[in-house]
Amino acid sequence: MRKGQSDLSLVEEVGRRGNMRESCHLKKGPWTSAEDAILVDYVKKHGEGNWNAVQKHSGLSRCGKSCRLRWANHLRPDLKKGMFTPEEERRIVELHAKLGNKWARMAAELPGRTDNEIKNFWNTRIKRLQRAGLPIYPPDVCLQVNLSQEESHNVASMPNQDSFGSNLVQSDAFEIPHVEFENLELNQQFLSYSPELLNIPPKTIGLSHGYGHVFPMACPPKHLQESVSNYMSLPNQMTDFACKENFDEPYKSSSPYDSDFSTNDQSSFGIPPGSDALLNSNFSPSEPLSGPMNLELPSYQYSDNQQDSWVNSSVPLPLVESVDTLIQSPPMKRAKSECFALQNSGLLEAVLYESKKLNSSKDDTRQQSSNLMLDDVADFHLKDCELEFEAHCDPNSPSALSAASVLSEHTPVSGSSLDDESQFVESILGGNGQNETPNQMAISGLDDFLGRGQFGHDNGCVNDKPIVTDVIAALLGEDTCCGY
DNA sequence: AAGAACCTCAACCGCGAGTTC
DNA sequence: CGAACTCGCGGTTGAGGTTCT
Repeated sequence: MRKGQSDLSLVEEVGRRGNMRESCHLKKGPWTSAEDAILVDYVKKHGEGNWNAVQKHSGLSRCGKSCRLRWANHLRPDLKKGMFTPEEERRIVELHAKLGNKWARMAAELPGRTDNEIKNFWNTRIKRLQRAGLPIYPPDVCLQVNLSQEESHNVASMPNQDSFGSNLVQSDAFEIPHVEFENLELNQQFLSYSPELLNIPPKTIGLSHGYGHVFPMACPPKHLQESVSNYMSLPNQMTDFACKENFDEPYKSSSPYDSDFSTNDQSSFGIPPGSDALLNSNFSPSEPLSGPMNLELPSYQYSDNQQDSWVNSSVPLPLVESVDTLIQSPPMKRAKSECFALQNSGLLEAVLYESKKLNSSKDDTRQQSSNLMLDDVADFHLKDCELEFEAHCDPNSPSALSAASVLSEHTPVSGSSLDDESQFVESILGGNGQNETPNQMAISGLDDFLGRGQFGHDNGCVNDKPIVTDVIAALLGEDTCCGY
């Protein structure tokens, strides 16, 4: 059993260099209790660390890496076993909102839990929420993240996102205010919702979703329909705390189920504005929409639907979500485009809202207030935009990478998806599109929106107008820009 | 009852950062 | 100063179990 020292020290590098013949004598796969006992015994005697020496001294035919992992994830005495408590689940959500996929950092905040555990938790149960079109980040978490980042922003200018993230972790600013946890009247609603959702039998979720709300799949399996209808009531439970109690004034004024798009900021999508989560491709608010055709996704190709339930559209908006996605896509002008994208969750719905408004334009008072709120939302996001700007300059970032894949995924290939989207747009814009295709109407709505100076701030984002429209045109598969 | 589909989670892999020589 | 080594992290895989059809 005992391996030569030279072999031992080479194991990792050998593996790294692809010479598997050298490492094949090291055992892989599940650990046996005997191996566990050996490792535990070794660590008790020698302490943690120097993992490559474990094999040498203990006779384990496992590489140091494997030993470290086994110890860290299963044998450590301080490990907490069993399911996550609701409090832990909420903590994970909050930490993810702040940190993104920084599992190790999250694990450091959750005593007894491992990064692997948290990662698995996120990748499975949270993904389930997304599939269901339910939010991952409750609005209070979004707000909390934003506030803490704004505080940090006020304390020190952030040269780039990385340092910003580090500061968050290393400084007190990262500490999640206790008040948020103590605000259980508020959070309990989430908690009462969250664990249930997290334990939803996966196959009972037959929801697809749109941009604005959860809606049943076009043809949900019959056995799903009952659970769907039961499930549909859940978001309503969140309505009250979502905006009425825990949001600042602009957000208070409407519940997520008001028909006013103007409340749709990132928080409304369950995406904390400016959070690191936004930098992760798997949590871009603009990831490929899921739908009946896309319920099962490869690992990390999340549907990112979580925003939906915080949004209050009365119609599904998959097209807009696709557009939203695409706005991140253009490689050129990427920083600003993504800056745009980071805030665009609100913007694009606002665009549709504007389009819708053009068709109705009956309630001037409401328009004024919504325009006001749109500006608020825009300002709100533009702040985040500034914060995120530098971070998104890295072309290798996941969000950058996601764009191309998203583009390819959502560029209509077969007629069906395009048809669906067209019908969808038509449904949004009403029956007034006799002379324009729905796509054109959507573009014109966007044009109108941009032209009204909703984003005419001196931030450069307005320069993205051509990009946005081009991208939309590309998405729609029509050369709408020609007549533009 | 059997196969398909799906879910969970332990473990592996590649990479990068830090440290040592 | 640079190569070698070690460690830790995040992404991914696949085996095994469960549920559905």
